[in-house]
Amino acid sequence: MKHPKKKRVTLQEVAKHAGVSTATASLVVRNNPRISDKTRKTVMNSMKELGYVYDRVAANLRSQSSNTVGVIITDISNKFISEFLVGVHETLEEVGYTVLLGTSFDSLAKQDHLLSTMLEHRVGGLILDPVSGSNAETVNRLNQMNTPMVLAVRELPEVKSDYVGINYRKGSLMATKHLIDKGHKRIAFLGGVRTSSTWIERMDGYQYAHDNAGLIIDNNLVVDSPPTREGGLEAVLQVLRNPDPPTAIFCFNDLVAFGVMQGLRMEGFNPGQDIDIVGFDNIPESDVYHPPLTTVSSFPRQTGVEAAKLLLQQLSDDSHEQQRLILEPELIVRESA
Amino acid sequence: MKHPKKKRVTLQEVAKHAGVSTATASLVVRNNPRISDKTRKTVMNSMKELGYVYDRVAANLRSQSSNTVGVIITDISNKFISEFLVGVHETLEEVGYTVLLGTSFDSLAKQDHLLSTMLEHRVGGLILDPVSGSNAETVNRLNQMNTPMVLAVRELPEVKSDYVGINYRKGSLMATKHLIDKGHKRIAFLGGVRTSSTWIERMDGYQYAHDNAGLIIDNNLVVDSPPTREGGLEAVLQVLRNPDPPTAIFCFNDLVAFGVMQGLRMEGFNPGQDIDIVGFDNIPESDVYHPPLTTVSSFPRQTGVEAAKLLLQQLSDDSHEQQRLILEPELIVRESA
DNA sequence: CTGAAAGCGCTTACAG
DNA sequence: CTGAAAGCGCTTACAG
Repeated sequence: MKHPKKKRVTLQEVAKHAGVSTATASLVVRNNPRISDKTRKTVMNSMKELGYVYDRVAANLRSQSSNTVGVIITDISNKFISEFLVGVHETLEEVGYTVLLGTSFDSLAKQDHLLSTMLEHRVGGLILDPVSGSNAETVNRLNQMNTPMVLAVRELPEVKSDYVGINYRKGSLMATKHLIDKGHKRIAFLGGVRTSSTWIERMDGYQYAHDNAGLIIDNNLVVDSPPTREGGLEAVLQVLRNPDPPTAIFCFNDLVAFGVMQGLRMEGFNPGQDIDIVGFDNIPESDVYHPPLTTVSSFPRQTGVEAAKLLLQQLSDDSHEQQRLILEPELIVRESA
Repeated sequence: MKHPKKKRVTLQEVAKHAGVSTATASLVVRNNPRISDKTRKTVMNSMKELGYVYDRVAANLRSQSSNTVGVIITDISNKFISEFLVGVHETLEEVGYTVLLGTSFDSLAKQDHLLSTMLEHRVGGLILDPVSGSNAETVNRLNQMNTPMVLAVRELPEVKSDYVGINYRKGSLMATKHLIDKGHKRIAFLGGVRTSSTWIERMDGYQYAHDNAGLIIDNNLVVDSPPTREGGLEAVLQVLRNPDPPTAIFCFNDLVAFGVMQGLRMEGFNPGQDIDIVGFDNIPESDVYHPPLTTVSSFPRQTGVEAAKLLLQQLSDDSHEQQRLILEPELIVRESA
């Protein structure tokens, strides 16, 4: 874990080489205007000549500041999350922050460990996409350290914090209503983890759309599963064993929808013709899938941008009021429903 | 960019609270065995009571060591890269390293800037997925700082460094040969940036397969494009305008293949029936696409794992010899060819 | 506009 | 097994 290096050139050496004091050299590296142009040039030359590299770690230690931000996510390979990260990165790097990234692989223990590590690394703030089982205690350590935090993607009950997420309920409502408007009365809801806030909110919208139309949900048509293609495949096979199968399917996300379509084909159905399908997320593949998937667009990149912006606000403003930002989704109608 | 915090509890305060010297407290946090169990417990209790958080930054500064690793990638939203990152992360976090992640968004200027930032942050080592235009100079600064580095995914000519990548040439050879064996004589090669090492190597394999079979390449059938779905779409539309169109298509990667299939459908062809398609990468979607895509599997996650391992080797072994690790791809035959 | 000295929170020899 | 003092590479008042 340790790795001593060849000695770095220090600011002191630069100062000596340039014939000024260390304090002056320090002011030069930080572009302080009260240094004369002449001195500045001399020092800059010495820096170049000696191959000086600024030691941000030492500087941050002394000035008790930080220009790193910790970001903890559950799974990079999830397309929603990786797009989210793009948004976070472009916003944070733009203003000179460096990102410490940790992946919890959906393990609470790993998440706890990463939180500790980030605090030990003196991050200026933190963006957290929490694992499902996260509780208030997990997160309170941050408040104790007085480290600004933004929660993203998944909301945590009982945790007071800035939050950026999608209006899953509304998205789910739109998707379900679209299917009802097409005349469907038996609409399955497949995939997703029943205990997660993201599932519960979708269930809410699905329920509400039914209520509005005076329709009753057949609980046999609601099957949870991991939010993956494999999960969707299993869920649809289970629901098809039903004596009275659904005529349309609302899927937890697009990956689940792909699995569902695969399962339908295996069972001899023609997705989009025999059975209508709606997904959620609008991942790039949904557009080129066969048939193109009707889905709810959920703006992962913008979610990342907003999360980063909220954090930057906290970082620059101590009297920052707690904010909750919910991005509105959009229904993208294609051929699958 | 700065954000002064509420004062942290220091090791000194812990030591005073526990009635020992700072040195002793320091040995306790680092689990040094030469501290008696009794003292250790007292100190641990004080730490808990005061809410002490270890300051790794100060520790690293003093001991001239580092437990961070910089990772610079071109684009997180690329599936190959995000899977690669998963491999890097799981390997590095396992042994206690923290990842500083930077995204160059394929810009040389941004990459240069990120390199500087990482060095300023005293990273122990670096994994770099270089942007196309990177030159030796870009990278030599690292050598000057004596910072261990591993190049990944794209190789850089004239740069001496550990490298982990895929045998693109072999993969391309297998894909092309598969099409030739199926009786095709006019095989297009679509997509990818002509100047990138990854394109050149694929071209090489494509060429070699033709040579072996005594076939001649029609240069009108070789169309480059961005390595995206949109790129594939445009490339296939262009190649179809050919008076003598291809009977099979080898695509730069799976995304390109998806765009190609979309274009074929637009033009009234039935991909996998009228025209055979082979992709490259074996992204998860290739399996569930319709028709399922014949493609070359390129093990992005393992590439990440190996890159991290090589870096760890360098970090723990000064006399480390330069290594070049090329992962062998695999042809996955599905229904599209 | 510039310099000498103290200090950020740790670790590292060196004593005992 | 434990302690007092110096130092990692910077920045920060304070003088001048």
